[in-house]
Amino acid sequence: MGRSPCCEKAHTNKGAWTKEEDQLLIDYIRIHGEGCWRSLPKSAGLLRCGKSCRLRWINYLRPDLKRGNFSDEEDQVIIKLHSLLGNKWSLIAGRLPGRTDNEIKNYWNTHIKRKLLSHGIDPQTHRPIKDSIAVTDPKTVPTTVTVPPQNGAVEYSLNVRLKTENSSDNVASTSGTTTDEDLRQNGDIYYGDNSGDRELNLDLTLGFGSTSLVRSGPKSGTGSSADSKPWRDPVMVTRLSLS
DNA sequence: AATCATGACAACCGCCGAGAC
DNA sequence: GGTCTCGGCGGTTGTCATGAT
Repeated sequence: MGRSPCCEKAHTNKGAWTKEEDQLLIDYIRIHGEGCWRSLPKSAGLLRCGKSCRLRWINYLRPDLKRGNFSDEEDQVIIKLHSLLGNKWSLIAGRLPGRTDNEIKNYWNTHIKRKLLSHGIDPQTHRPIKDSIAVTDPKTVPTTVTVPPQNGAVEYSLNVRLKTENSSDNVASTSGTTTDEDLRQNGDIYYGDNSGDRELNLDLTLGFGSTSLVRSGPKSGTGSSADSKPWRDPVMVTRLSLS
């Protein structure tokens, strides 16, 4: 069978921690060290859930925490890592000594998001807002893009289904840390230069009024087989490079 | 001075993977 | 092999501080 429950919720405090509770937790961990959060509250004389104790210690009481405002350098690191890792706050925190995932997450939501938006950058895609397509589902995203007439061509609309294959899940190593090699292999997005050239794998359906054409091919590789196929109904392009 | 809106951030909730049983 | 908890994570909510009206 499994283990017993971590705590009796009916007999635990919730909400803000008091100074006395903080001191009890600090004193206990100083003597006994971290670990076994389940039994810690009782041993330390705290009426708290083990999870709550862990969170309080990790995020606010640890002696190695760096409190105070984020520096510009830290800002840049967070933005850069977020462009690569997405909302993997623990991984981002792992590369910012003294900062916690919760702290970075809050900072992102209250400061950096707004900062990027004010610069016309989509905080989710890290691309200029005019080029961004809102992504609600990381795997399949139905959306519609209208393309204005160019060079006398007939105006048409694109019904686009995006399937992102290179998700952030395979970015981190299994140890839970991200190495410089990881960063190199998975590509960086930089602001202000062209080194962030990135390719997205897409299923692209083009609709021409009530009819549509199709072109299909493998999802990976060079797409050469797709290039050799004629357009037919409906249009399917399997690899599209955005820059 | 009172009220409301907004920002900042601490804390909770629910989910998931790994491991214990 | 199935069930269950633990530890950890990301998303969300609650609460307090501050500024605007």
